[in-house]
Amino acid sequence: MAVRVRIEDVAEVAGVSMKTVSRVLNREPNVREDTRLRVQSAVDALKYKPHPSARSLAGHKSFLIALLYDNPSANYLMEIMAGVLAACETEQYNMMMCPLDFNSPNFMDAVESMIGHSQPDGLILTPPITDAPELLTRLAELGLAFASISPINQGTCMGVAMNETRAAFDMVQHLAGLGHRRIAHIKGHVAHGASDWRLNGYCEGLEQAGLKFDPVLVVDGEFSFDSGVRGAERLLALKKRPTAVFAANDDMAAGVIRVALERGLRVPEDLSVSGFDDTPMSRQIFPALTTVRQPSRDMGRIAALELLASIHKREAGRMLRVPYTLELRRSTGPAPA
Amino acid sequence: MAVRVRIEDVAEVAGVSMKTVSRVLNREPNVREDTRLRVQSAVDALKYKPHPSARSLAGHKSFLIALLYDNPSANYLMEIMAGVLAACETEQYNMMMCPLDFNSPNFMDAVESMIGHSQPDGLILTPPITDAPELLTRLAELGLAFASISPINQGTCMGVAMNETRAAFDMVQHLAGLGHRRIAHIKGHVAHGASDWRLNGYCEGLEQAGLKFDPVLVVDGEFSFDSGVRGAERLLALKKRPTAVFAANDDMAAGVIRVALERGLRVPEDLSVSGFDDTPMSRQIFPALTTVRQPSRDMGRIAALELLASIHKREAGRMLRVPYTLELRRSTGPAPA
DNA sequence: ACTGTTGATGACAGCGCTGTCACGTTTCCT
DNA sequence: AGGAAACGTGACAGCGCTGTCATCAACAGT
Repeated sequence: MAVRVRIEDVAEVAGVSMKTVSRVLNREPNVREDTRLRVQSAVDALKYKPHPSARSLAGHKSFLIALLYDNPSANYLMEIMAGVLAACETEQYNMMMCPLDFNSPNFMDAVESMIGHSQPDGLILTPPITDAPELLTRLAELGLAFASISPINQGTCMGVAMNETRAAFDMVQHLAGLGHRRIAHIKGHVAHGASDWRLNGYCEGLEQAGLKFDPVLVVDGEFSFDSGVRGAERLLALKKRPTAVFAANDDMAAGVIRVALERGLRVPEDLSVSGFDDTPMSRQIFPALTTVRQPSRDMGRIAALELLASIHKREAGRMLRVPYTLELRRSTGPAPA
Repeated sequence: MAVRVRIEDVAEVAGVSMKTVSRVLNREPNVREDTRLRVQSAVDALKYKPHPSARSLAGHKSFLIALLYDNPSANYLMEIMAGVLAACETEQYNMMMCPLDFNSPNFMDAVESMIGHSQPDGLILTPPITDAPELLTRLAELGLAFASISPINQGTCMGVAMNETRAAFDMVQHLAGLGHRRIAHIKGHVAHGASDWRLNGYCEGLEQAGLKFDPVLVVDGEFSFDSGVRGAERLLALKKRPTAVFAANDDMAAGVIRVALERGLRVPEDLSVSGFDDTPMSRQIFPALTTVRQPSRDMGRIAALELLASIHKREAGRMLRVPYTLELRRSTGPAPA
């Protein structure tokens, strides 16, 4: 392995002190333009890369942000992660993945331990970890910056979110527009704020369409395929069956389609089904699923950029909004006569 | 934020020198048992965590391994990642994710840049990055350790693999055992060794069953759902249709099922379909897919453990084997009469 | 012209740890 | 018993950077 180029070598080539090179590298002020250029070309010529550990040690920063998650959806997570990674790349930061068990009694210990070991400069929180009061309190105590993705309480923190209520509202409008009068809903996991938003959007959508809320048509779910299957079994066993089911996510919607097909119902002729999230699977099942596309990758990137900006400027960041889109596919159609 | 506990503080409490604490922490030899215990209890009492950057800087190690990938399958990657992460946790290492574009002309530059910036102590390679000769050569030059997951050339490197040929063979046996005589295959992406292994297993399986290889029944694919759709369209348009399709992965198998259902064929009554990988989706589509389960998480963990062991011992690691299992589900059944 | 302020730069300590080497003590061998 | 080897421990330098402070030049205001 070739000997490492150090900042001293760059300084010598550029004819300045180490400290000036350091200033250029860290975009600090008070460097003359020609000096900056001279240093920059020395850096390029030597292909110099600062040693991350030395930077961290001397600068009291880890150049690390941690992505905390407890989410079974690989696709969602990979998208968020890709976005965070993209942001880190431009900002010369590193990202570490932190799988956690949100319901474990050792949840806080696990977080503390990870923070103690890795010393991240900031955290990205994903649902449902966004909504652990104990964690938020502790982070405030530690003075550790964090950005939340789709947190329940969007008033008080930095991060990114989508208007999920509005998206669910639009979805119900879509179904009502196709003539459906008995539109069911399978709720998401209780620990997730998204479940409430989507349920609220469902209710508001019904109201807007002049349909009255029927508690029989709303069943519990927990975002898993199996819970979608169970929900569908209850809904399709009703004497007055719904003609459309809006599931709070795609996995559950897939469960509904499965049950419908098993019972000999045609989708969408006999039953329309829609989901939420636009997972890759939603395009692969038959029929392809009508769903709400959430720009997860952008959300990851935006949350990370905002977090990093707030770390640099040492001030609170904003809560940003991203748009959704309805993906109308084959699983929804006109209500049966 | 509380003031950091340093190794010096631990040394003072334990009544030894910093260096002895360091020895205990790094499990170095030549420390008396009672000294070790005394130090350990001081560490526990103070909740001391070594500063990672200081360790790296002084010890000329980064305590970092990088997971390189260019793989569209989120599930596969998350499983591998979870395994690697688990291994890292026990060994006090960190992992960084490195998405790469294997086909980009800048592939090597991207790798070099990442290595330069992050200085990992080792790499985990996933297909198809396992098989880039230029990369392997360069890593040898750099003396950088790496473990490969399912590489084509398993003779010369450390890592982990499964007998995919044998698994494909078994799958074809399963289909032949159900009475199928016209068994088709949709190949995987040409850049992946797995495609060849699975094709070979298919051929061997046919031979074992006394069926002769028919080139018409083997079509190209590239592991994507869409390529499965295209393959199925070709196969199902044949005058003498196959009664079973063994796709080289689950996504393509899902594509086959989609096309079959669209054409009014029943699965498995009219067409049996099987895949490979056991993605979560394989259980969620209708009918649930017969497939080969690959213990990806274990593979990630084993590869990482072997890599870390080889880094510590400074010697070459082994190529390890993991077992597969056939998951027989509803998408395969007796051949039509 | 004289002081005060800002800008541009460098000297140097020190971040928290490990590698190296030196030293005293114990154990082993003949 | 005497020397060699192994063991257990500590002192201290230094890993490659950045923070702090000192320094000097340039320029503004009186």
